[in-house]
Amino acid sequence: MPTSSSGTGQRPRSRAAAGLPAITADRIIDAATTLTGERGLDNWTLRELARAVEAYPAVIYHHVGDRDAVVNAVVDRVVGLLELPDPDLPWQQWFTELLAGLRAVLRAYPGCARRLALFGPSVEAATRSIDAGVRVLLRTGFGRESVLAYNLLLMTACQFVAMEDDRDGALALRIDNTEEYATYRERADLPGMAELGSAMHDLMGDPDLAAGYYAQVYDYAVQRCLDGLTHRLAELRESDDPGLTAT
Amino acid sequence: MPTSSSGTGQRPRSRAAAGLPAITADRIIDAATTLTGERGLDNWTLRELARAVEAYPAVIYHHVGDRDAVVNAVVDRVVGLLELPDPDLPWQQWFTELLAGLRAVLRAYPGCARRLALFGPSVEAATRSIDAGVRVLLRTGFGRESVLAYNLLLMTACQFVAMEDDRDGALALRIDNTEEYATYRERADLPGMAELGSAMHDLMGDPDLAAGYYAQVYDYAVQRCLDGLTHRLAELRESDDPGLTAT
DNA sequence: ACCTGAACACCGTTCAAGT
DNA sequence: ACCTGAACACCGTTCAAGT
Repeated sequence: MPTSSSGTGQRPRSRAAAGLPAITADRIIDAATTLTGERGLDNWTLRELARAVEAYPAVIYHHVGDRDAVVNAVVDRVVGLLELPDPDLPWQQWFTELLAGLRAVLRAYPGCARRLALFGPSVEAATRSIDAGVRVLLRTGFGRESVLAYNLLLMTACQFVAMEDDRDGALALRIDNTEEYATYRERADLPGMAELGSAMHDLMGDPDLAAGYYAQVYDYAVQRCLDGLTHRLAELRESDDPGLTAT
Repeated sequence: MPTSSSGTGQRPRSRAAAGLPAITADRIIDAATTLTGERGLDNWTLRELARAVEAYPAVIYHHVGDRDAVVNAVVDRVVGLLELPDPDLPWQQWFTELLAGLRAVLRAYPGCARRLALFGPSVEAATRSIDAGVRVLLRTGFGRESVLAYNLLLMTACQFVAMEDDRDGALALRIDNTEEYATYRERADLPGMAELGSAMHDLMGDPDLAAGYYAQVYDYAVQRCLDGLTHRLAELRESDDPGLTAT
């Protein structure tokens, strides 16, 4: 039994009316979104969600569906939080702002980034941002490659946020390779590994550096993608042959 | 009981010697790798793995460890299959070849790409390719950014392979949004979505195009990253200030 | 229509006991 | 040291029965 609020139970009508608010799909998704914000998308069970809304697991099925349906609803809700930049911005700046906002939103709901990177959002939730983003690229001159370029930017962004999310999870579990990598920093026989080891060592020594590290990695990735697309745009304009065929 | 081969049972010594080969960590990881190749890293259970080597689940724990330990061993083995290009190749070509090989290897063992994108390989398994890759970038002139650039390339590659893997899984489950997106292709009010819809529609109409689609998306992503890094390299050479600080 | 309460068929993991 | 066999504490999901 879901822990009842132990009311006096004078109500003769339906059980749920005994002081408990009505259970709706919306309320369930609210609770699931809250749980996701607190522990991440993969770190709550349907049974815990049911407990959170003071209901039985079967009630979740009745109102929303199986776990996957709940998760999809949560991801859609999170995607809905994303704000779109001013459409009149230059395209690089438009995407820089979009992706900065995306990181902020996704980081607040761990696990959503991974889900988005792998499956994408539902068509309905995605429409707003896809339309805006592809429109910016079309207007810029990416032609038939606009969709490809949009996907590259969004997926790269989601991927790097997913890495951050999982990194937090790994840190919580005390599985952190940083120290092990750092031991390689004097290995003259492996100069590549030594470079990595030295970077990891710097990171370990400076908490401020470590705090901003992932933001920097994210910005680096986004910036390199934008640079690569800028280069491609010049190629497209030169050849005057927009489209996928001329890769 | 693991389905015994129902031998005559004349052997007096240990149970395992009744016609069954000795169980070793190596044999377990072999079996796990085979299962992964057949169904993907997330689509077998420890109990199935135990059955595959005709042993009890506890035997897996005894020789290898928990499920995570087995999975890590499988991923390490898959990473070991990767061949490194000739170190004298120009850097872009070196990475183009590396990442083409990476896609081939990872696609043969679904689920490994995602794991790699999120956690990276174990330090030991990674050493070979990290050292070679970072060395190429150092020699090219990326200086302190070599590690960042290496990670960008490898993570982008893994991410796109992971998307392919999961796409296959989703197709098996008949959750495919392509058709839904295609319905937007005449929506003049949503020109961005219409562009996407039209791309999806083309894909649905031409099986050959669809077959090569993900390879193309992968190559596009890799190429844009390389272009972006080439651009960055020029900036670094101009400023003559190698390092992370000048982002 | 909505909720209850129990059940089903799994899962990863642990452990005392055997040899 | 290695294996057995059973158990534990979960999980998502289903379903007949209640109101």
